[in-house]
Amino acid sequence: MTDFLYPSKWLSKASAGDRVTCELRMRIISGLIESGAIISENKLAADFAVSRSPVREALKVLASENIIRLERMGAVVIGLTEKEIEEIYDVRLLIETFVFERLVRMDVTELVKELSKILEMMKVAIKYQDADEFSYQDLLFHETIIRSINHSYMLMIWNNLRPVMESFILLSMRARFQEKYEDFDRIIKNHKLYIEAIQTKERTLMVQSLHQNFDDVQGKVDDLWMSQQMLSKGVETEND
Amino acid sequence: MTDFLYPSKWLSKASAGDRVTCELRMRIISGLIESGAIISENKLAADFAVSRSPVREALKVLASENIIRLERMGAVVIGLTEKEIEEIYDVRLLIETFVFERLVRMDVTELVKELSKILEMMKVAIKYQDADEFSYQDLLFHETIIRSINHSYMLMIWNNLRPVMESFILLSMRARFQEKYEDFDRIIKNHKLYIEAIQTKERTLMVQSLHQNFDDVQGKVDDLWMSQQMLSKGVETEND
DNA sequence: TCAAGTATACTTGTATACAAGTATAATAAA
DNA sequence: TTTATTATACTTGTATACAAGTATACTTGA
Repeated sequence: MTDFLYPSKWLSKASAGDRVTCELRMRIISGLIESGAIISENKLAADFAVSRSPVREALKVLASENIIRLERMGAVVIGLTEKEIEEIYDVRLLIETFVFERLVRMDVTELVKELSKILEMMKVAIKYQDADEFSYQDLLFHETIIRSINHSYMLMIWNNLRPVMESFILLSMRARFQEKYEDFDRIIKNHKLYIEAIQTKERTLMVQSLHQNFDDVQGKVDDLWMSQQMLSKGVETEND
Repeated sequence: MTDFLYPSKWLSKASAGDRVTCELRMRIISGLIESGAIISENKLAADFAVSRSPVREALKVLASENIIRLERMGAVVIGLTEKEIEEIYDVRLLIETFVFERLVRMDVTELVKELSKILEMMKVAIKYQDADEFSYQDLLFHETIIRSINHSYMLMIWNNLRPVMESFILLSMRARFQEKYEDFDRIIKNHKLYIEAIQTKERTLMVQSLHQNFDDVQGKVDDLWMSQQMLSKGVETEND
């Protein structure tokens, strides 16, 4: 059995179904379970030492996230290619510009304070080289912005996107902490710019920040591939 | 027991879980199950004469659609207020403008042909006063446009939105066929304009069409309320 | 009358059992 | 050797059973 890829401390109060969902998602996005592979409920249940009920639940969720496809016999792994990652960021760009347009008509002092706090947390996470914590705060940063406009359907989209992004970011950040430590300065700077854009409500700053964020995606994609290669090398011998 | 609100012919090959999901969604959005009500798995299972397994499945789906909220004891019905309907159309506007921007860089002859076909179908549905069929074709129209750009995450958003919209449109169209028959001329005209916008790739036409579509939403909302009132009157005596 | 503790009737989450259907493999016939 | 048919070993979807936890109501004590 492979070790768990998903941070175990994030699952302290989670059900077996949630555990399987999160871990399976990580294994798929990391490439540990290869795209095109066929996974069956029974096999997964045996793998995770649980019954089919939580596994079924997990497969339903992952299918709604578009990383597997449920067929008559077994589920087919879709995974996350470069194209899909770009598409995710298309959606994020769409959501976040929408949110920004709402924010310019709102009082943002509370939000800016909250974001500043999260930014501090991110810095601490970097200082202690805690990739998982950094990923968590990074996601929280964007989620906080989206939540602030109280738009249940924008939040719904975010909630659908979130888990896949979480996996993706976790993996790429873990790789970056090992290889490209200096990147984090840029990420922090960009988030600071983001806060500034919200505070001043200047569209130009916002566009600038989003673009920089975009440029960063290519880096993330590279790191995901790196992470996938690292993992596949690590388990090469375990594949029966 | 109440009659089924969801078109039974759309469920010919569906599982018990799907049946419960669709029917429950209709009952919630129609207001037959009131917002704020607490529904439990056991009770629903008894109501639908199935076991808890398909009911659980249904509740998970409806929770991801934001029309119920899963709590420790029982699920709380959220329903669909005017605010949420507006929000859904915010998302649709966002998606469809994005799609349009992609379409202007594509060959749209195939798409336009397909859309024209669907428009014809819609006309037939009107002629025979088939509200359900009309709703189906209306949704298919927009889904076809979105599918055409091959963007899996835009499609994902659509798929998350679709079921709620389906219920909403079904109910409002049924009401309209009874009360505001002349509205359909306008709807058809607007869809024709939409096709034209795609064909000519003119943004001005597109904006015009989307705006008209928007104006129509208010009408739809009115009709949903009407439908809710009609239904609640119909079942008044059945409430124990 | 009121407070604290206990019983009870719920709830969810998971495991298991079973029915119905489908692909693969093995067997029989040409 | 190839084709048709039957077995078998899978698959999913649903029902049921059980464990653990939670709110409500009731009882008991002061």
